[in-house]
Amino acid sequence: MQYNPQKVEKKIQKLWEKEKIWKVNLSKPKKPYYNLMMFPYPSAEGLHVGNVYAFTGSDIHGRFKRMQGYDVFEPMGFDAFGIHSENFAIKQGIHPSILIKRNVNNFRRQLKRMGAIFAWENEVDTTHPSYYKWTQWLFLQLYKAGLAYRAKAPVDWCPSCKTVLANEQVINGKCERCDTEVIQKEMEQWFFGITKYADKLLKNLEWIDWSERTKIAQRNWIGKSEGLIEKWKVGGLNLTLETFTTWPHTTYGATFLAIAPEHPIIEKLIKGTKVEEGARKFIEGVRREKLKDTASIERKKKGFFVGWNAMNFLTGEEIPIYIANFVVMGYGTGIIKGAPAHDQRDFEFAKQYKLPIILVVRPKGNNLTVDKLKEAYIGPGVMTEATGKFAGMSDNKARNAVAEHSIELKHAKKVVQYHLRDWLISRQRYWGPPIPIIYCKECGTVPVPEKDLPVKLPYVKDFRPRGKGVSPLASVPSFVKTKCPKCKREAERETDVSDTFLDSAWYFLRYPSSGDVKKPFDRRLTKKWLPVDMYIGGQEHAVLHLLYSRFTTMVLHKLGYIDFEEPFKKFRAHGLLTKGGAKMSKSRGNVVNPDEYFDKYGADTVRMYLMFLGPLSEAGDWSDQGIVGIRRFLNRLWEYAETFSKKPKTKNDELEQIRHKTIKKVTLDLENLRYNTAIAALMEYLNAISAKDSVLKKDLNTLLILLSPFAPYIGEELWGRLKNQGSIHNQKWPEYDSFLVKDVQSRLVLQVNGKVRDVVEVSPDITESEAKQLALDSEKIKKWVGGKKPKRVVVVQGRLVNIVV
RNA sequence: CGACGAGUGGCGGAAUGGUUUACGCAACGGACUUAAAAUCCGUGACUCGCAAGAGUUUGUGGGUUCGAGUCCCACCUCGUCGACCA
Repeated sequence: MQYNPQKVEKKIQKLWEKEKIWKVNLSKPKKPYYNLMMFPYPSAEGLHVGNVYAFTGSDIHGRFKRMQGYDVFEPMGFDAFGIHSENFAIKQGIHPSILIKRNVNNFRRQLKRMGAIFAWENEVDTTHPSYYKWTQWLFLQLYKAGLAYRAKAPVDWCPSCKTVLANEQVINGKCERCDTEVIQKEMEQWFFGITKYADKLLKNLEWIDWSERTKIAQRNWIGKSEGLIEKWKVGGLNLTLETFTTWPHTTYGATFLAIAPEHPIIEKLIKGTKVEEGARKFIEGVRREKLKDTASIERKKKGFFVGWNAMNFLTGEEIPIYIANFVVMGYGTGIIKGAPAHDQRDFEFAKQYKLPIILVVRPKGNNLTVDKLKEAYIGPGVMTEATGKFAGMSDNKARNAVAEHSIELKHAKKVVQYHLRDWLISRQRYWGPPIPIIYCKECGTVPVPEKDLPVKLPYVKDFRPRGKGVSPLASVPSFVKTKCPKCKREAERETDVSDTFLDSAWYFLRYPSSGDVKKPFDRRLTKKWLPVDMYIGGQEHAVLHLLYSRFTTMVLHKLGYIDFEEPFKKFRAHGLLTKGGAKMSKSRGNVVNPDEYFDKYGADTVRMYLMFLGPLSEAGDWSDQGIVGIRRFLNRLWEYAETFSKKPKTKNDELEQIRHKTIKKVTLDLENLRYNTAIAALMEYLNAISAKDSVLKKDLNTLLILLSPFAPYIGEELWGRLKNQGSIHNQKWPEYDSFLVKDVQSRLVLQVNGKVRDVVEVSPDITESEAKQLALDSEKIKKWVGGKKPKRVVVVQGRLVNIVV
């Protein structure tokens, strides 16, 4: 019979389902191993090869661990709330609740086809009330802990779609859907105080076992910098402006202050003054310009003098206060001191407005002066005569010394600044879990009592965003009108829903307890299974999802619900699968649907092909080019196994060694997620087996076992055809004999002056002097040495001799 | 502009500081076939040479080393992410 993947896969799937082969005893595991992968968002297009790539990489790991004797829990679920689904639903004119059900079913079908060991009994769907009840519960815990608060914040607004957009929906300052320029609006929003955990989030990175580049990305995102808040008195007003700096010593050269156009303090400076109108015009102009080209940093530096001066507390000079287009509201205090000689932006600004430039640091042994300055000097050096008693000190020392001085003057304090901002979780949208808050005229903001959860998302026929900056839920009176839980009087519900990232920030806690209706997660089960042993996922979630998950875990730990601080013991980022060298995306039209390839080649081939492209951490480029190579390999294996019973069976020492070497290679490669080279080793092993006239059944069985994590269907089928008992997936992972793995013969490379001149076969245990002698005796070497006396002979045990003449 | 990653045959990629190109794809030659597909066997960078052989070659240029694809410095190109972060 010929290898027919469709038939084999169908048959084996039935077998697995009937025998419930992947079932783990969640309450009584012997060696629990939680193997997690990032659950997909079930798009209407269906499973993406990128998903298949990631899940295969993770599933191979799970299967490998399972065969090593672990009780592997490998759950799967659907991250189905969110703006993506909602937008698609709007486009299609189908209600998201219907659409999502359909998509989920399609995804489940495709995922089953992939042949992974998913624990479907523990499937999770974030849009189901039994799930989001606990997402709301989580919100309440954060609220109680003082970590959820409401504040005014600028949001992106699309005037054409009349809706608030998520940050991810704003592409180059334009609406993702209609290409209209977005504008900023100030609105009341709910935030989570993630910045309170900035330090812990940073510190724990030191010990968690994660891909280095993911840790670097988080470190950069958290962006800790230590510096100084400096205070500047505004002359003529009872007002102090605060700036943040990491270069306190350049304050001697500060010749202006600049405020971000969005800064609320501007009101106090301009209200009722004769520049008020001009200032407002300027701010409006900047806003408009920003919308035009958010991507450009070449934008001309522009400012508006507010009519007030501040005093430089180090020099006593009066310096002007500007509103400036290049100052960012979201970082530091939103106000900066301008030290033009030592910051390129400040330099350009000063030139533009003919402000004084004072040199504070000069390169050592150089007589640099201001008039020679073509651009800001940011290199090291010594303090100049402009810095009073600090003149002559190195800039490095002066940094601290001047800071201390400013602190003594009571004009500064040390602060730690983070790039990380609090997590904005409000969405004025429909498709998400309602935020469980009630507003009462008497009692104010009241959280929904836990016993009243879930706050069900009502069915709204017209679920499109409304355009007044409120969620569609606001137009459902039966939802909005409620009773205050405290005073029982008329009250109104919060109509915003929460960010999708909140759904995924705790799903790993839900999986083991997915059926529990009384609590979000069972303490006993959680203790057994968490934290997650291995999490494999995309680098694109390096900051958002992974950071949020760590944050919620830390909070739950602090509140005493769980006894660990970090959710994922091990995290490995896989690479990005591209097509034609570019990221697959709907807009590029280069998304590959795996169904076609499942049909044509079979799931085993698709799995192996994807893994063969390159190391999991690097991914690769999808093309149909090489996929036949894998299919041919599986065909050859099939054919070989079919005729195997007729072949003579005798032990072969050489093959036995190859077997042990292959076990070693594949085992190590699996441990390091180097699946591409493991597959190469399996191919070499099959080549070696088929070259022999006589092979033991053990040789072939070993190949099947080693192959089975990669190609589970054909592995199972051939295992049965060879009349082996039970499922191949219940076999023990083979071990290698470290004695047998050793080579009897090894190649000794002989070099003269670093160039290879001869290669000889030797025993790997050859001594240094033997190797040296062998090299000197070689005719080829003699020719190159030419009778000269070697200056030096380098010997690498059993590998190489290099003669230097 | 910045952070991170990557540049090795025609292509995807192998390679504890020690024979560059494992494994696979494509190509070419052959076998089988009426023929094709499939399958099997074989060939494999460049330059010089009839050959034996010699030389060159891991984006570019330097450096460290007996020896560099691998380590260090500078530059170029591509990819991902972030945008004036004081």
